[in-house]
Amino acid sequence: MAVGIKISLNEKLFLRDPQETALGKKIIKHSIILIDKIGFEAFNFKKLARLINSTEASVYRYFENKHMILLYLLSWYWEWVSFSIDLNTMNIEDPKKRLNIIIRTLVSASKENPSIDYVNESILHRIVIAEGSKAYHTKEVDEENTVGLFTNYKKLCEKVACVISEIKADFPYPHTLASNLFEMANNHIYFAQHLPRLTDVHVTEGNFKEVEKMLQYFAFTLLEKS
Amino acid sequence: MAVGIKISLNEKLFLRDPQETALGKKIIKHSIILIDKIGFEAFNFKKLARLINSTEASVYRYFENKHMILLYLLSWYWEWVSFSIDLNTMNIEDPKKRLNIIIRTLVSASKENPSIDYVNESILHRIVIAEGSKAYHTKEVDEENTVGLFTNYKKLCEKVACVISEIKADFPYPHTLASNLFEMANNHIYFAQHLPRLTDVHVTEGNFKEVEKMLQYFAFTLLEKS
DNA sequence: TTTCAATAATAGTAATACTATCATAAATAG
DNA sequence: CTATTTATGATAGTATTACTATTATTGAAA
Repeated sequence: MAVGIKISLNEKLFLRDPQETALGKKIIKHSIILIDKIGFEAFNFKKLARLINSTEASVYRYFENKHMILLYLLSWYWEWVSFSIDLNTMNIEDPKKRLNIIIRTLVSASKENPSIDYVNESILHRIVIAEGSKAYHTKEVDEENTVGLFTNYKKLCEKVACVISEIKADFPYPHTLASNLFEMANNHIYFAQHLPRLTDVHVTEGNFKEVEKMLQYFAFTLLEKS
Repeated sequence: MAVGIKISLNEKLFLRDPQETALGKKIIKHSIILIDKIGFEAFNFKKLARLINSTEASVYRYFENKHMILLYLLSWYWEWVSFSIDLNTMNIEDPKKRLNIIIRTLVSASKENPSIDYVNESILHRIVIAEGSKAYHTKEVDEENTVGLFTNYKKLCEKVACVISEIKADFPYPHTLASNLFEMANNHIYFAQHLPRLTDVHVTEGNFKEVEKMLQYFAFTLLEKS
């Protein structure tokens, strides 16, 4: 994947664009590392500032608060997945093959060639899995949705829903299945690692093949056999 | 449903059993109301104490922290759903009919007769939908799982997984489907209300029929047509 | 060389998440 | 029917969090 792509994100996510300055990039890079390490609840701007030898006040010039950093990172991730899907399904006509590739990309996009030096996609993927649902489970969800802070995720679901409808035009739940594939991909990796009685799949150190297989089974059983 | 049932929960969830005292019951009752009203992030023991005319220190005698109250409420809810399922599927032999009833119970257990005066199941259901996933998306998930703080949910999934296996013994993902039905039930009510582009179902003021229908479609397509 | 924008350094405030101590009221045991 | 235990209330205090404000410094652009 080309080095130097710039992921474009809603400007309401930040106060100053972190992709434009050295400090901004350091904030992104180390917030990924720190959130992964200590969890989103324990993460704060003081600890982040200490880590990058800057100050709390400086971080606050880029992001309103830590919730906005989380939204930023998740938007970045989904935009990047979307880009990977486009790349991997380019020139592929058969919508079934495209869905197959989408599922594979969903589960293991983070193991492809990294695209940007200050974003470790593999660690970011862990954040998406462990903290992703906190993005929209807040009292501010409606206002944030109105100003477009979840647009990336919704567009990605729309893209997948279109492929689903191509496979089976009369399938009654294309968006439901699309978002569910995303949610299941994350949930069952997490369950396999932490609450194994909630799943049947197993994962080991970055090997998510069983998750991929399970998602293929669910998606294609629903689309082919009904 | 009988008034006076006592839901039995893991003793590690609390410091003093809130079901045994008047203050304890007030804590449960009003934490449900307050979390629903202001959201889990803004909820704290000072506000709760003010609401029930008690003190922060008194609330801390019942629960270690607000995370434990959340785990308590969720465990209570899942235990109560489990009880409702048992009640509603009693004497029903056909596992397909049982799964049908399970799905209906899942989606609208909270609209049955209330069982306990200090728990408003309908409000509690909203908390489960909006805050449920925060229970296990923490850095402490493994230790908490080890001491049994998620047992209720896991047992409930096991129960549903068994019914799934009865319907189709060679279905390869009974636990996956079971937990996914729970997650989807909550997610798609939430999506319909806040992020409608992530779903195809519609809900209005406590009418979750479309969600139920969608879950039936997913479950039975996977189990019958594959 | 000035000047301007970004960052650092420092300080400060209100709220949060607790812990500790002591007084008092209500239940209960002897 | 006291004596004692137990639960709760009242109050205070600490460390951390989540910010905001002010001023100084530095490094790049005009």
